Amino acid sequence: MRQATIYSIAEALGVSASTVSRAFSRPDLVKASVREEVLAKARELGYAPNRAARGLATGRTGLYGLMVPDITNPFFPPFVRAVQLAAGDRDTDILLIDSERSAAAEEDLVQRIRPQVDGLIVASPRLPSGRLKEMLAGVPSVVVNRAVRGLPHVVCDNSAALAQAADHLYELGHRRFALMRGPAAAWAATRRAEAVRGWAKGRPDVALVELGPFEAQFVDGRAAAGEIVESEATAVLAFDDLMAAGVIAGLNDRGESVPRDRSIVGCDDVLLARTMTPSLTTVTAPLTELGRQAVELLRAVLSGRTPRNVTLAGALALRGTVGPPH
Amino acid sequence: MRQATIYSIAEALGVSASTVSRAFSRPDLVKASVREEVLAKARELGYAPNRAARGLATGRTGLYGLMVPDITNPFFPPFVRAVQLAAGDRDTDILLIDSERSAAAEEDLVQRIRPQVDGLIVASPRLPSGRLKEMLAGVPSVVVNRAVRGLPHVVCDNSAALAQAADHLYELGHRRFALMRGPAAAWAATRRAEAVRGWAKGRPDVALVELGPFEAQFVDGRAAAGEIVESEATAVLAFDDLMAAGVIAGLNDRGESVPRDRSIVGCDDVLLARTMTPSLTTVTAPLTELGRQAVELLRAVLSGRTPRNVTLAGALALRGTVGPPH
DNA sequence: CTGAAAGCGCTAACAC
DNA sequence: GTGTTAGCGCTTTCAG
Repeated sequence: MRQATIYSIAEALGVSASTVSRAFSRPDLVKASVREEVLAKARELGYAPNRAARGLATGRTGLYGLMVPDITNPFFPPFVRAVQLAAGDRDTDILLIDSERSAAAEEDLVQRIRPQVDGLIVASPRLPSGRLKEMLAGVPSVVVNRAVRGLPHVVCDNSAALAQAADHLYELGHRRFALMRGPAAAWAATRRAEAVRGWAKGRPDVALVELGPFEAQFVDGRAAAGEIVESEATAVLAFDDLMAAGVIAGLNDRGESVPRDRSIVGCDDVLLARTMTPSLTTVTAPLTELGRQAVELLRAVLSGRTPRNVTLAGALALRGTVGPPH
Repeated sequence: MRQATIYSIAEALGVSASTVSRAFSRPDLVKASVREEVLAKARELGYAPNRAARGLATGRTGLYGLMVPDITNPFFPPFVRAVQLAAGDRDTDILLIDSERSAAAEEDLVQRIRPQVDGLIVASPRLPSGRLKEMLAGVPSVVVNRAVRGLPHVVCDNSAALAQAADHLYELGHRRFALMRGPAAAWAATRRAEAVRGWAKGRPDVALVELGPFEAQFVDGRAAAGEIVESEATAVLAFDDLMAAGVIAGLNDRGESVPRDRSIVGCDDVLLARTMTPSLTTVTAPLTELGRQAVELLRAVLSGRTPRNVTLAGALALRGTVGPPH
């Protein structure tokens, strides 16, 4: 005996399939008593509507595609969770696509899942924005953590918090800063670098050494420790927490200790920033809110409302990896 | 102008829709020259098959449901990625469900997505196995990291590696051990506890203090540091890496340093175990292989082959958080 | 090798 | 309020 359908319910109850259908999708159109019966029988038979069929008939699938470059990057899980939570409120499920950090794959992927989803939430830090726009042309979609003109987006602006972090270090007495840049093609990396540069520009007594660009992985940070030491910077602003953790490990390899010998600031406030000892001073990204807003924005796009881009601000989280210069 | 369908292609080419359909699903049944034309036109029009429609016709949706209790737990992202990679090889996408650690939600969720997926891969550490079995009755599914009789499963057996870890500590001179147990309802927690108990039983000169059960979160580990100190154990076997990281933080709060004052071993080898300084001695779970095997097993279930349960062994990763007793 | 036609489960006019 | 009908995009007999 197979999955129940509206027909099996209709038959069992001696009503028409439409009535059963309506009992679910437009309950107000069905007499209360009948509706009750239908719902009861549905439960009894373990019926759940077939979204695929519904999708065919209505043109909406009840699925959002969520594309991330690397679910393994601790930045994304909280975001994914927030998206799925927000979508779930409206009875929508999430098709997760990990694009494996390959730009080429992304374009195929979008093409492939296009017909199965109502819309797309896309985190694609590296794809050139021209290609991103082509790829998403005609697809209801929202871009995350990257401002692309002409594409609805939700981004996190860390500039102010980053400047605050730098101020804090400055007040502690630091004058020589290293900026560890993230991937050259990444929008957020550019933004963050600009924020730090902008901050330094106003202060003639500050020296800013730029390092990188780096692939923003732990190993890259670790490998870069040598450059940090050579730079003689006493304070380091890393592109993200992963890099920051790497730098700390690398410095430790060389016998240094953080924050005793050098101060480190990360960015994003991912889980590992909070679980390391000492915990990492960093800029928190409101990932949960980011996810919610992304869903909200996609909903706006889908319903034809004019989407309003969203900018959320990061906040400085003072923790254990900064101190006065050695 | 909307999504291309087999009809738009058929019309453009003056062939029938069946031919177009076959060009994709049974290419061998179509004359090569025609097939080429169809494929070319499809590319030109940006055609991608509508899985929902195909699913309606064939009964298979090309979607696996993947249910995890908490995507935010660093154990899962690498697993999710492996699953999606393995599934993608066979042109199958992943419907991700984060059950939010609520058992009640899980049962509804399964019911709800049942019609949209070909099968389910389920990580549900806490649901009583009776209910798990009911929930999954009649649903092609694979259970992860939990052995349930009568349900196909892939698990990771850390017993040997845990014993090895204990041996290693023993050889370093430790005689008083603390075992921090994981959630009472979690299968893996029971298994791991048994492994450690079994190891200790053979050694009369070893004292084993059991702590917990704990919710396996960072904060729980941190809060438990007091108990650790009271226990006077010099070596700690934590349920998982998150707890281990918490313990280290908690000990640090009390002025202790790891591994100088106490040795800590985690379990799972999640990202944060590798990125902390010093890096965490732990038992690595072959998450990637686990994901692949889960997909493989589900495929077996779906094709009616008799599924062979899979057990993968963890391996001890000696790193920076163990040393001789103080 | 190709076309016609029926049907997957559901919804949405349109009657009654 | 409820039933009838057509059709969403695709696959799959069955003919030819």
